[in-house]
Amino acid sequence: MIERDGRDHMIGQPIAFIEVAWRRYTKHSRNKAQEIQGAILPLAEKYRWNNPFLGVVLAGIFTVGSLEQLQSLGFQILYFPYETLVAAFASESIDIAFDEATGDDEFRQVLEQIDSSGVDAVTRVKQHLIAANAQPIDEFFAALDARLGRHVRRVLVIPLYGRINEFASLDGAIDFLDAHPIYEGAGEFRKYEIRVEFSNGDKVEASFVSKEKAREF
DNA sequence: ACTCAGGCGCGTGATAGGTT
DNA sequence: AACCTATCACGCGCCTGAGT
Repeated sequence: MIERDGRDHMIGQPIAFIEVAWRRYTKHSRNKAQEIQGAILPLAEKYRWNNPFLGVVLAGIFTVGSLEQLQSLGFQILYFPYETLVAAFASESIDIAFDEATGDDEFRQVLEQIDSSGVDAVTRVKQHLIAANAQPIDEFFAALDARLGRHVRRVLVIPLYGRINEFASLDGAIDFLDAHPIYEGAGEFRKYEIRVEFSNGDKVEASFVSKEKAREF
């Protein structure tokens, strides 16, 4: 989570939620997408007036469907494909490719190789990985920057008065609009409509019946 | 035969809380 | 301070089923 005005002893305003996950095989990639969705969307809903940035950093293997699912829910995705990870380690002669048949001994040897490879080698692996995924990384951080750099442009508060007119069909509603004189005179107070507009064009809208709820928002 | 997806449950590591 | 225990998140192994 990235927050604004946070302190060591105090949680600030959450403005970005970014989840990280790894999958080696497709078989649970969609599961994972749904877990992320289940973990983050309730938080996004709770802090909806901040309109937080939703991001996922994924690595390994994910099906197109699971990536699309997250995208369509508004997540910005940074995805490191499995091949680019294998290639990054291969550049230091470390073979991290494994599957369900890889023996524990072979696995352990590779882990020991990584552990003993030194800071410089790890840095080179990191650079290789970054270079291989430069474009998606740039896009992800550009999207994040755009959201973090955003500020409130204006706030609209619209008190609504009047009768509520209810119709069983669209036709009825359209007939009413055609005949409506616009100005009805003072009616009963209904609610406050609040709209917050941000510098990047984002909008958050909400309506409240009570002044206290509106103030809370 | 193959891919994708979902259910169940395991081992691991981190953490919190209690006990000695 | 050291130790123990319970709990949780996580990735994945194994299994099954749907669709092609």
